[in-house]
Amino acid sequence: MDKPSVTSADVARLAGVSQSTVSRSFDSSSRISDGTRQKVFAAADELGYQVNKAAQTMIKKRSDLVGLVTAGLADPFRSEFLNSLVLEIQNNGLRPMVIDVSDTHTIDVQLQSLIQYQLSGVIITSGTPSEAVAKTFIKRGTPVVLVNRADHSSEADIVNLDNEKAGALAAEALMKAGKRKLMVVRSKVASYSSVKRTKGFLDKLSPFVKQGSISLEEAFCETGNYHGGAQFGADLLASKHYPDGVFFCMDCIACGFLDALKQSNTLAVPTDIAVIGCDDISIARYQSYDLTTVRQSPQKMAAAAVSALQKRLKQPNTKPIQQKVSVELVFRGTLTESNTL
Amino acid sequence: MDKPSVTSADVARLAGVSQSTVSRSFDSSSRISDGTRQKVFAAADELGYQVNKAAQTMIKKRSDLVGLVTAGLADPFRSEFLNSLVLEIQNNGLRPMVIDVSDTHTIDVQLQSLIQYQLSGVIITSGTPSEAVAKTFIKRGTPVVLVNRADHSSEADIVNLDNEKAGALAAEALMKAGKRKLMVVRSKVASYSSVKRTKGFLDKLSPFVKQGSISLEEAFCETGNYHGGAQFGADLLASKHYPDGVFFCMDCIACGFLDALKQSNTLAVPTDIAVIGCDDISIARYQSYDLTTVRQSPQKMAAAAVSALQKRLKQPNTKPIQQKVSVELVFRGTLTESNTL
DNA sequence: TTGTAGGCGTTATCAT
DNA sequence: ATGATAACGCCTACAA
Repeated sequence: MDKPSVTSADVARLAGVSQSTVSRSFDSSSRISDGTRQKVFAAADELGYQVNKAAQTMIKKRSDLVGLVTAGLADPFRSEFLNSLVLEIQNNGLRPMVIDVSDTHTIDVQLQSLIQYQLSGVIITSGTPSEAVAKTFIKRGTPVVLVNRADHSSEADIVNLDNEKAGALAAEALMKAGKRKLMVVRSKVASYSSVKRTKGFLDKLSPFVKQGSISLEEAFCETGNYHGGAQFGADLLASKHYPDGVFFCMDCIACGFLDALKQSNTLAVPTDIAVIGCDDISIARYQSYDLTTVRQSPQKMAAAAVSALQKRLKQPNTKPIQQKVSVELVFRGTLTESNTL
Repeated sequence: MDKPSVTSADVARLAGVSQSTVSRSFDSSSRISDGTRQKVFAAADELGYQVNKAAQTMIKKRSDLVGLVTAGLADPFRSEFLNSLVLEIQNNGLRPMVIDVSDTHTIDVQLQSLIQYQLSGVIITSGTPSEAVAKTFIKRGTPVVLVNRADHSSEADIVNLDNEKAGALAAEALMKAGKRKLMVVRSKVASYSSVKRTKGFLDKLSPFVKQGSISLEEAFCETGNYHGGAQFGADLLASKHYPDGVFFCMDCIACGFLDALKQSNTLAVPTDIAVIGCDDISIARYQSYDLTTVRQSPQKMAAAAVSALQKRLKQPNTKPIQQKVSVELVFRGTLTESNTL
């Protein structure tokens, strides 16, 4: 059943040229006479020839694979982001290989083994590799791009959302709406993004807290998803100690919280309590939530990550680039713009 | 900056053995004396040696990459399914390469180009390749697994959800609940799954329709997502011609529909109108929707797809396998089990 | 512009 | 059990 695959030598024979001419015909930067190239393409078409990437990789010491390191793909924002990354990688003539590191303590071992693939780069969206492992790649000439992982690293390029700005925008909007008993909520398990968003929120408000014009509380939910938010909401209602404005570091948590409120019917949104989320996942637009949120663009994040990777491939020795992607506040039902006027 | 990568020859030199011994040491099926293997591993560790997959692929004529063909990854069910597939592939010692074919009319060209990668297999979850292209792979010894694409194909292995059973279960439940004016809704753009689910629903009910004991209507929404469902709901309410039980071929459409109902407050769920979805995406469990639905297990689907692929790799010449994965009805708020007693 | 020839790092075959 | 050697298919000097 196994048909021997057709090689450039086969094409060469049929086209009546040398094997190297065939090879060159498929390299757009090689100068080949028009006639020859035509002949070669015709022969290649006839035989159904496709370049063997493995052989190509051996010579060039680089495959066209990009490692996409993530912990799961089903989380709402994550799936949107990975979707954008896959498209962006594909549009750059590269191929995404997905590596799931949900088992986060094995990340270094898993990354090490990626050396086998002569990757064109690694984009890390979950987990943080040790400096040593990151260096292994960079020394080999394999770009490493960290997305929302840290502020600076000795060697890797970095793309971060403007997380602090996100927190600050939420804080501002709640202030303008006249809310005075504020709260910021993130998952107990700290992520870089959540910590930064929280910090942005707190920093923006700290002068007012000092003045005593507002009260401010930092709170945590058990898990960074819908159910964590729902649980958090139920607990808060039970405590009978309510804020009048809350910023959630992730939309999905905010949605869970809103559902908890809805069920108890104790507090009206946004009059009694305003809610702001972060990310603008598609669920935030659902009528049941209609969540005011700080939007980030997965497309912009993906484009920034891939372009950082490409730049590094072209100029391996320039110093690491650190980039911040902008955010914007989107008003919906859980804090309307008119509230803030 | 580019450090020359360490090869098995380097390891051999350090370990004081031949290069082939190093190669064999990393092949568990090769018999090597314990002492030698220890030496080799020690040397490999010291140098940070990793097998070069490109070279390996050249010889074996097969990489450990599995092509995962999909149209987008952000749709709720799709992201859960791909998540399971990625994990399953990884746990089988393979690597997932994602190919986005949102641009569905280019699928044949895109698939052809995958020949370049000497894949261990291709799992197609979106789009349907032409017979000719599928054959190209299979002739090469590259397994092709179609997931929810068709009933039979000349050569490829097939994994389908038991889509008809899904429709039938929904129909039964609505009948038992005493609903008599039934409707089934799917996206205007037909997908294999939706068509089969609809068929299962209609077939189950057709005897009763003939008897005249129930009325049954087939309807379509513009898009196969939340917004399609919301739009559909608004239109239905405007028409003032209401069914008392509806089966949606996808959960996300059902959620949009429920939100439209909620907004108008005309019909109570499930008393005036019962709603059943399909897939059991995580949103179906959200309190705002609490959707009764026909559950499918992405894990089971993924396991079936990958195991079909593995079997085919081991036994290339057995005839195509076709497999159906079971479904189960999950009662929640939009049609409670007590309704059906 | 085109052809010739060497080598990329591995596995597999054949000796030993 | 281990070592030597020949592929695998391509790219890239170098030569013509």
